Amino acid sequence: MARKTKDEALATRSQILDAAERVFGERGVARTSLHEIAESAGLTRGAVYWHFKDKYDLLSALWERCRLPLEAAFAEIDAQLVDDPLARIRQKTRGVARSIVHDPRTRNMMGIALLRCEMVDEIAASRARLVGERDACLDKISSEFAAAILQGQLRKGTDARAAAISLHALIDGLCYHWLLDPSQFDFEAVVAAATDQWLTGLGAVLSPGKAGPRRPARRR
Amino acid sequence: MARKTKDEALATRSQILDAAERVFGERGVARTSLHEIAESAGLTRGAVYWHFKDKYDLLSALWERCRLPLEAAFAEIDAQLVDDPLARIRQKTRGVARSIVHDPRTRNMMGIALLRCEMVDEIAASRARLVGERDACLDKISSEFAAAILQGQLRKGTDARAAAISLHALIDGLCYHWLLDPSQFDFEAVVAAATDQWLTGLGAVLSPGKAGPRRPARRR
DNA sequence: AGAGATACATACATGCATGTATGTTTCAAG
DNA sequence: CTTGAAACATACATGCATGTATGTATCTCT
Repeated sequence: MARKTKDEALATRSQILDAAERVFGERGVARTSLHEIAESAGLTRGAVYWHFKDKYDLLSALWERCRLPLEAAFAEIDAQLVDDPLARIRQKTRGVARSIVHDPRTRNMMGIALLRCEMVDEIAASRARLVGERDACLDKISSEFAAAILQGQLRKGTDARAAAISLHALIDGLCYHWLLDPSQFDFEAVVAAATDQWLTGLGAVLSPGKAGPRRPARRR
Repeated sequence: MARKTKDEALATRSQILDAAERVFGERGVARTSLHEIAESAGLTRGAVYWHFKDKYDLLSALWERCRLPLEAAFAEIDAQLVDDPLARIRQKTRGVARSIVHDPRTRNMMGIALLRCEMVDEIAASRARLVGERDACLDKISSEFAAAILQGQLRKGTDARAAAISLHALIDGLCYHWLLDPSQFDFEAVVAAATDQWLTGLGAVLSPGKAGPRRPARRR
């Protein structure tokens, strides 16, 4: 075997990432060797070591690959619902649930992050990134809540940060349990109901059937 | 070294479990070898293999060791609040939070189960037990909710199972995030507030400062 | 068109984790 | 008091995962 064109090289890189996502999801991060990943990709360890420093570098790349579309979707929601923080919150939790249920890549990565990966020093890079994301996400939700309170969408005196932490935990917890056993409940439905339930408890008045102004249908 | 008395043997077994809890919590389950555990316990792998079949048997024993006191605490709450399902729910989430914050063993085990352990086939025994626990726990919470609805403590028409799933996820999610970074928030306070917030959203009317009839002070 | 760099595959050396087999005391039962 | 077994420690064999070094054929640039 020998040198490929740049496009082909990018394709093999993708193959490696796909294979890693598969095998990590099936056997867990720690228990999978680079040999298994290479084999599952139809390559050898040489290819893996060429494209990635080691297993944890691969993991970081995997995380990056699934982070971008999620952030784009969030940005789109931000842009479309500038003046309605409550609707933004509702749309975002629904959007995450939708992605997890319908996009295998997002679902697999969530499964890996929550269930197939030990949060220890070796994962430090990925872990720091994850914790960083989480903090950023939390700040974002907190500010949504703060804005909603300011606009009178939620009860005055509500602790925005505590409300944000709890809502975030609620969604993550539902995700964790659903990934453990997807047959137990309808993830999208429960996430939507729980979100609205939580917001209602904070004094929100929601139109029952809808989650704020309808966003345009998006093709998948 | 040679044969010890039965009590001494039980003591070394405990030493091994303590060491395993330590090292698993520090380095993750997959990355720790039985050699490290034995060394941390001041023993050799021979001792570990004498008392346990392998690493996953050890993990199961660890889980068992921390499950019992929690279940006892739950049973006590059940006994003391027979006629007040809503108070039982509030006491139990508070009790779990209290144990996690103040009892190192419970906290370490939660950390291992949620953050330091890959949920894969090799952990099948422990994992099945964990999932089983979770289902049993969920059924328990569901029936508490159902009872609360029957007694008029919650809004009629509430979906008991969905409410239970979400509350469970909420607490687990808070636990997950708090263990990831305990400096972020006051776990006990947020759990208590979030629980009450959730129940309020379901139509509960709670006396603000207290969580049902006072349980007797318990020594630690 | 030649040369160097690219994109891998192959080969090699090393180390560690596991499981088992065997040794060695000491306890405990008869 | 003897004997078998308990409660470990030690020794051994095996396999796998890792990282690197090297080979090699092809692309790409000039």
